[in-house]
Amino acid sequence: MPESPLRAQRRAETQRAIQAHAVRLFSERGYDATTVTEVAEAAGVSAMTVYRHFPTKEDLVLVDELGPLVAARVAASAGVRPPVRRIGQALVESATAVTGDRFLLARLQLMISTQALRARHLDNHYVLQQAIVDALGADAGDPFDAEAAASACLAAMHTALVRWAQDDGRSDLAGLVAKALAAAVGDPVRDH
Amino acid sequence: MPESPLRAQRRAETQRAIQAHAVRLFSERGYDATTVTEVAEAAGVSAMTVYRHFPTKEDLVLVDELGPLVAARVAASAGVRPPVRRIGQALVESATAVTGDRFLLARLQLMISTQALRARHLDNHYVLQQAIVDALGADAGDPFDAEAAASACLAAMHTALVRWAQDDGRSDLAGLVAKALAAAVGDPVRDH
DNA sequence: TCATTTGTGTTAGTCACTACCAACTTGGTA
DNA sequence: TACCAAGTTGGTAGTGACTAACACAAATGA
Repeated sequence: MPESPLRAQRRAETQRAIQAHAVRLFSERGYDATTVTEVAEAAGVSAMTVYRHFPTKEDLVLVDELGPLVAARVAASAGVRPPVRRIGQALVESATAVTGDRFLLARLQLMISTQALRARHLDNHYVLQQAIVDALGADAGDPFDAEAAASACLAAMHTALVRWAQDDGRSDLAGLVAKALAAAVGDPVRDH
Repeated sequence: MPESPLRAQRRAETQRAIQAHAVRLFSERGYDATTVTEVAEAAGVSAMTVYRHFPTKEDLVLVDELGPLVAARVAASAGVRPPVRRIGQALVESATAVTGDRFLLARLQLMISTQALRARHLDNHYVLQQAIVDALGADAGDPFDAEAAASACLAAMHTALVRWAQDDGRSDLAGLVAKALAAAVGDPVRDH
């Protein structure tokens, strides 16, 4: 599958256009008050095309770019001792990487204010949790303990994300994540 | 509003009948493969009646009896020192209270295996989280820290619930919750 | 007994989403 | 250049969750 470049580019363009119009309309009129047909019209395509690029309406907002970052950083931190600290450091570092992303902020604000999006977003933590457990490797002890640690760290990070979105992205995201983790699982940013 | 007893009783009966048939059918055929109309027919009512008693199909499974228990126990534990320990103790105690509830177990297994239910269930943690923060009271320090601690503890408990449901309720739920909390936020069952 | 409230059923409608089929465009090939 | 295969799109019809509006029956309170 050599993936001819012209087709891939066109596909990526329409995909981005659809998502951009969707997030804009959702932010303006509200998620529930905006139909997929309206998004399609704004993007200049048919409703069918929207569903071909995004399996559900929720997926127009829910693209997780943070997940792969976190998993990669966890895998790279094999030296650090307690799993919660490995995960915590990875989360703080990943938070730093996305600071300043206005599009992510807009989508995050939608996710927090809309029930359907909020629910699916939290469910995505499930996938990320498993990715983190896998990234921890075999030497992280009991898988159950690793799952519990990962889910707790993700929940704490989510609290920070909510606060950041409420502050309209003005506060320091990495600092918030570190503070939330400190309150939940103890001080994880203290370097070994 | 004196709530005439005969009407209240009939209402509670139909409500319970609808939910029982719903959970049974969902467990047998799968949540997505069962329509609300089928649930209504099994319960001997019309589809409209189902929607009058349960706002959405998901609510046929998602009734949170654990939430009020946890919030009450947190409020009653004003003496304990760190918030995470207050919350952790409340969660372990509440877990003990629901051990042996087969209906809860069946619903939990549905929640875990079905994406829509899983997502909504996790979103309900949001409400419970706020209830816990309120129950902690004003002396619990920074509200943000309390939110982070509560969400992390709930996430750890959820990991225990998942494991318990996978074990078909055979394992010790309170023990699992305590173990998950220990792995995530440190040992919370150690008595002060 | 009578008026009010409440529970229920019916119908028609919106919207997310799917299956199926037809048309067009692109990419490589004879 | 002509042509075939594959990918992209649009239209139509359908399912299912959910809502609104109207009518009917039963139960409550006077």
